Formats: sequence, C-alpha cells, structure tokens
Amino acid sequence: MSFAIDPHSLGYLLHHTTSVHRRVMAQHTKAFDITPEQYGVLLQLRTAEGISQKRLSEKMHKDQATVGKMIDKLEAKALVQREADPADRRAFLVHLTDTGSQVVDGLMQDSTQVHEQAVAGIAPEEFDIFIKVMQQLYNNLSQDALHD
Amino acid sequence: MSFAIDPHSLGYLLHHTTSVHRRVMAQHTKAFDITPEQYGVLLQLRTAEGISQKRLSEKMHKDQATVGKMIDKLEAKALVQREADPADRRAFLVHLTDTGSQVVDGLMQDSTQVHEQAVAGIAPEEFDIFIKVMQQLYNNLSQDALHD
DNA sequence: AACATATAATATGTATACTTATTATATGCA
DNA sequence: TGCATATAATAAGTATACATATTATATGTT
Repeated sequence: MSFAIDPHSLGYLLHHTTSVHRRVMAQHTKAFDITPEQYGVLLQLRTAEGISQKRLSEKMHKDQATVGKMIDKLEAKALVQREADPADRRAFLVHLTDTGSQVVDGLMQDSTQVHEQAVAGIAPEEFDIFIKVMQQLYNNLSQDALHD
Repeated sequence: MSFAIDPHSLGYLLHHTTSVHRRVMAQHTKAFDITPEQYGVLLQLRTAEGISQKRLSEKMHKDQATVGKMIDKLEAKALVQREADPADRRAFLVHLTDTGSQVVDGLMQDSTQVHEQAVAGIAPEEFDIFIKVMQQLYNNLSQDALHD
C-alpha cells in the first residue's frame, strides 16, 4: 500500500472539509434562524413525514438523545410538531409544520448553490470516483463501528 | 452539471463518513484515556513543539476557545505543558510532555491501522483522485468561509 | 510618553454528540 | 396471566465547536 498521502492526514482532510462545508451551510441556515444540523432534520422529515424519533436518529446516524434535543428546539420554533404514536405510547411521530416545509424548501435551494460552489472545476468522472471512494471508506469504517 | 448524486447528499456523505471515522478513532484513543480531538492536538504538537495556542488553533482550523479548553484537559492529564512565552506575556507556548510523546507515538500506529482499514479495496489511482477532489472541495468552500 | 488599536487568552452562553442511567411501555415466553 | 427482557424517549454529565465579550498585554502613531 503506497498511497500518496500521509496516513495521519486522512482524518484531517475529512474533518476539515466537513467543517468548512458546515460553516458555509451555517451562513445560509442562519437567515432562517436554524443550524445546519437542524436543517438536516427538516430535510429528512420532508421525505419521511411522521416518523418516530428513533427512526429519525437511525436515518441521521446520530443518537436518540441528540435528535430528541434538536426536535425540542425545532418544536419551540414551530417548525416541527410531535404527535403521540397511536400504535406505541412510548413513541412520538414527528411532523413538519407548514412553516417548517417552507424553511426546507428555501434552504434546499441554498443547499444546491453550496453544492455547485463546492464542485466547481471538478470533472464529473472524478467527482463520481470521489463519491464511490467516500462510500467505500464509510463501509470499511462501519464494519466495527456501531450504527444502524 | 449532471452529477450522479443528489446535491443535498454531499453534506450527508461528508458528515457521515467523518463521523464514522471519528468513532473508529475513538475506540483506539479510549485506551489512552483521550478523545480523537485531543489526539489531534498531540499530533500537531509533535511536529510543532512549543507553539502558541493561537497558532495551534490556526493549524487545527478550530477557534482559540476550543483549543484552550482542550489544552486545559491535556494539561490536567499531564500530556502537555504550558510555558509562559518569554517574548509575549499574553501568550503561552505549549509543549508535549514525555508521557504525551509516548501517547502520540502509540496512537500514530493505531491511526495507520485505521487508515489501512479505511482504504481497503480502494485502487490507489482512485484514492489519489479522492484526495484531489477533497482538496478542491475544501478550497472551493473556503473561499467565503473565514479561516486561516 | 500617551493614546488608539490590535492581539492572546479566557469567560460565558448555546448547540451538537455521545455515554450511561432512568422511566414508561411493549413484547416474548412460560 | 405474569414476568423477564427489550425498546422509545428523556435526563444527566462530559467534550467539542463556535459566537461574543472581557482582560491583559503589544504595537503603532503622534
């Protein structure tokens, strides 16, 4: 195995690129008075309306406690709503409110802009390889990390 | 621009892969009673012995307050040491202790293992493209994000 | 020297992210 | 049915991560 990069810098590259992506997204989400993580919740709900906090935490690869807190904040801002699950009295089903839907719709446009900014000057074939490698890294690292 | 992936999923891919990488590293750093972020500090100090917290925060792309807190914790564990900067009474110079050096040395080996686990089955040429694309994404996104 | 401005570190407050424990409710099985 | 076990959500505690403010010290200008 003779890769060009120092093995210790894979972590740096992942973390720094992810951080800067978050910071750019934060500049956009700020206008809607939410964080990028909260946008992530709204985006999931858009295509998974009425799922439980448990399922949501699995889909987002975050633990239940974290997602629960985020739902608290989003509910306080009236962007989502908790509904008692009629089939399981331990669970809540989470719904987007109308305002919540409007916020996601607005931010999806910003998100597309950020994507275009991010991939500027990158050849499509290379970007495809990048995606494939990222998925492989994820799969390789997931083998012994606990997740859904 | 017709990339294969949904523009909204670039963030997911970055965040999830970075998270899983952190979780795997955490399994290793735990044996040394530190976090992956604290390992990052020690690793930087290894090649930049005696730099200020300010410089350290710049090299790590984190803000000074965050790095200051991490130094507090590492100092409490006797892995690093603060020294008054003789040339600037506002500043501290941060040093690895002997124990700190041993911890980095041990974890660098673990880190190499994690790297190998991560890149298993990935063709070197594709990994090179991956690195290049990551760097381009970083550069593109850094244009309007504040950083060093 | 005196003063305005910049800078290094710290303090404070908010928001993830994860661990462990707790509570209420489900579910499987005797 | 009754009980052991599993599960959904929450609570409490620790550690980033960042924004804003504060304090002490430097530095530039007059």
